[in-house]
Amino acid sequence: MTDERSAYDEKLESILRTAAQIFAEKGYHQASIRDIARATGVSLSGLYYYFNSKEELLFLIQDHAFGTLLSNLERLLDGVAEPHRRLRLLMENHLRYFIANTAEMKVLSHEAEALTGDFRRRVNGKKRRLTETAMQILQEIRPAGDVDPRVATFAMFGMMNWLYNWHRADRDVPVERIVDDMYRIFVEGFAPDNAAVPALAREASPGDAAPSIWRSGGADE
Amino acid sequence: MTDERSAYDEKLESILRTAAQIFAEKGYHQASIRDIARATGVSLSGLYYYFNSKEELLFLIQDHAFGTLLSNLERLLDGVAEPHRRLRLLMENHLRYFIANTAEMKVLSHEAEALTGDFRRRVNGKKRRLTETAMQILQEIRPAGDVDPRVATFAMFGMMNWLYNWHRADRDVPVERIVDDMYRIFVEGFAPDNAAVPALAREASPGDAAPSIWRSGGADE
DNA sequence: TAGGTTTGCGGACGGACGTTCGATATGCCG
DNA sequence: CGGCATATCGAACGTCCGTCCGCAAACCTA
Repeated sequence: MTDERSAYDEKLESILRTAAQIFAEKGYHQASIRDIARATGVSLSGLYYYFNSKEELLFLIQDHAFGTLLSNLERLLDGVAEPHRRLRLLMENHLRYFIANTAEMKVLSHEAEALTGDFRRRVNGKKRRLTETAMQILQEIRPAGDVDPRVATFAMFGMMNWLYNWHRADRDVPVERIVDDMYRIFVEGFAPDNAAVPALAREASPGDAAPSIWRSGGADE
Repeated sequence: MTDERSAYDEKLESILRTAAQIFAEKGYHQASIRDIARATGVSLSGLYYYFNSKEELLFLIQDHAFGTLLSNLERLLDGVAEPHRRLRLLMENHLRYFIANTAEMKVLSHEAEALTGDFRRRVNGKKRRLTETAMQILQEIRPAGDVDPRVATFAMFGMMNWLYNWHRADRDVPVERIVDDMYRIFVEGFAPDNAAVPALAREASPGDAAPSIWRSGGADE
């Protein structure tokens, strides 16, 4: 019984892993079930024994990935109270996970809108749990309202999640270095020691230098 | 002659603007030419008078958007030498433009891989011009090699480009505030004044706490 | 070995898509 | 007024896609 169950599970997980790679390479909508059939060696119709629709396949990948990311994080943060330390652990978990599971994380970051209805809602629930954990930590670190917490939170996640657009494992600096650099940039700033200059830097802003793209004096927004 | 030319241009640009909105809402591959025909009021085949293929339509949108963004930036930076000021202008231009042209910028950020061949190459060329301008500025600000310039550059762009995933014009803080907050976070850091704590925060890292998603001791990466 | 459940497949169906073609209207120039 | 370039359209073509159905192995159990 245990063996049968685990044989099924192993094959499902192998399909999910392969499908994640294909979705990452070609994009969810571009990739066809036939592509996945070819890559897994399972026949087109045979795949439907393991999921009920293409969208459910995407959901299974995203839910599994985010679930693991989240439970790893909660295990790590357990018992740790100091907010800087909690932030460091959050970023470390996120970035390590991202780089160890590039395909899944790219699918998670890039195909968020491909899910609809209940599938979408369930993944978004987990997403909200993560962002609210982060936002709480950030508000402990900087309780004064001089920086918008939502902006700060998504600035941090943007910094990290953008990884899939540029990171190449064979050419870039190792993970530990990325964690260190991003943590330092976000917490200490990229150029923290020039206290006098930023004031200068803010004079003469572009003002309305960004009208619509299409007409030089466009009436957008 | 000038009038005919400009009538053609106006219609083309109106089509591009509508198409950008639809691509932003539904995604490039999900959106059909029929959707664009419906939204513009032009017939399906009539659209092909203005472009030769769906991919060229996407290219025209991206190229126009990035072109404007880039020329705005170069005009702004002209004659400004102080690197902090240049960085501030770059971020201000980027964020203002992003928020004033959400649809186009979402298409630019999210549909980068939808272009192929020469279309892809031409947009990437402009993209590279922007990132290299940014990287040069950052290296002037922090010449020491203690933070990887590539990581810093893409951390900054990730922070900004991630906007399209969370920003809601009606609920969020105004643009000027977003520019200020992001500039401060990136340059000064989110929590710059706790010099002692970060050292503590780095003890006991998760180590190999991020194996593959799928197996607890997986052989990924 | 008989019977039932699990696992797998080939082939088809209906629909949506990008693109093309030939025809028509419109407006300008001679 | 005749003719050419511009602008627009309806209808169709060929292809690919997600999904479903019916049938056959394979395998466990009794």
